[in-house]
Amino acid sequence: MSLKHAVLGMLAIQPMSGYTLKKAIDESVGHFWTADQSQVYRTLAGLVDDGLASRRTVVQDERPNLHLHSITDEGLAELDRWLASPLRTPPAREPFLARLFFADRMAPEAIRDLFRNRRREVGEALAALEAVTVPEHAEDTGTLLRLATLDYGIAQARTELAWLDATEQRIGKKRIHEKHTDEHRPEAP
Amino acid sequence: MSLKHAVLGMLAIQPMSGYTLKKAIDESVGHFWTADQSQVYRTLAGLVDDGLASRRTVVQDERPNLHLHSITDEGLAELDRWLASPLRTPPAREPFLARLFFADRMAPEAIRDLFRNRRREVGEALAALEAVTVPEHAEDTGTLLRLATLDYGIAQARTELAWLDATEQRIGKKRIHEKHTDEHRPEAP
DNA sequence: CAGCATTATTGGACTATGCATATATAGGTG
DNA sequence: CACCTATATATGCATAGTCCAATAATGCTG
Repeated sequence: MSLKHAVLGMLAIQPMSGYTLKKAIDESVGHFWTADQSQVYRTLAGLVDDGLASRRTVVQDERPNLHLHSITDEGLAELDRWLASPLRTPPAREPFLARLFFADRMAPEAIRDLFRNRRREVGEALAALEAVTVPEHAEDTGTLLRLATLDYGIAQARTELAWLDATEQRIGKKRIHEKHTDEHRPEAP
Repeated sequence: MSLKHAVLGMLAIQPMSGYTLKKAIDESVGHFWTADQSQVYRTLAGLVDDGLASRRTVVQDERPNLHLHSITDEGLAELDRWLASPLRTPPAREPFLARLFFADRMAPEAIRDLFRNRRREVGEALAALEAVTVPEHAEDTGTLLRLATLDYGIAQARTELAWLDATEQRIGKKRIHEKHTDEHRPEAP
């Protein structure tokens, strides 16, 4: 459960309800960590059970009541323990690369589509990251670090776009060459 | 279960035993997809159950017997179905960024360690990717695509190393500045 | 007023995966 | 001989996470 620690981190910034938390996650850490809505509530419940967060019901007139969660001292301690713990990197899971790896079974147009869709997706992600308005003068370390995670996403997205172009061009060239040398053979299905 | 499809893809290249498959995965798709040994065997069992692969026991004198798995026609059909299916990208999980995002609670030396360790890890991964010997003249599309997945890893690793340097420098500068302006204040614990 | 969107929470089923452990054979090394 | 490594397969347990659906109140819009 690493979402647990991400949630602790968020609650350390300010108390939240499950609903608010879900939105906050989507908007801040969303580009490198996501959480299913049901998972968010489950995690909060777990934190309360473990005494790492406290819950307070806030009665609202205009909307359904909400449970406001605050981090406890124990929670802060656990957060710091996590921050000090060795960071183990789980191996990357890249379904796109997995697909590409076996894509020679696909028709040429399908491969083109694969690239096109990926380019669109990464482009959109990049645009979203670049659209985030950043404070003029970042002062505290926290803000600097959070901006850095944005930069990370932007840099990686740009790298991938460049790689997409280079790769597709290389594959494309290959196919033209193939067409030349294989003109006498029947069209592959 | 996407390992299922990765395994199908591997079996489409050549029949394998669980043991061989595990090693093949580590050596080929390992940099963007990994599989626990137990998971490999479970997945193979599942494929056989579903008729997507067939198993044949090979008796060996010098070593324990092995179960050689081959992909069936149904398996090839499923593989192609998967290749044609829409690719849904699960959101990235980047524990390192998650850590960094909340790292302002950490001591400066701990942040330095975080960067140092990450730099080492990424550097090692990059070295491993660059060490892969590639065929002189890649001819078929399959080889080109597989080399492309290597290039992807290399490009992303290099980008990350550059980002690590830039980011740490920025944080470092900030800290020097802080030291200047905060000289009169007591050392933070 | 019917239907939809937003706010807010919860439960059940399922899956993928990891970790630990067990078993068996054979070869090499101290 | 004890121990380690490589080959080879398998099971049990735990858990993080997703998907789907239900519930409930309110406000907006056609």
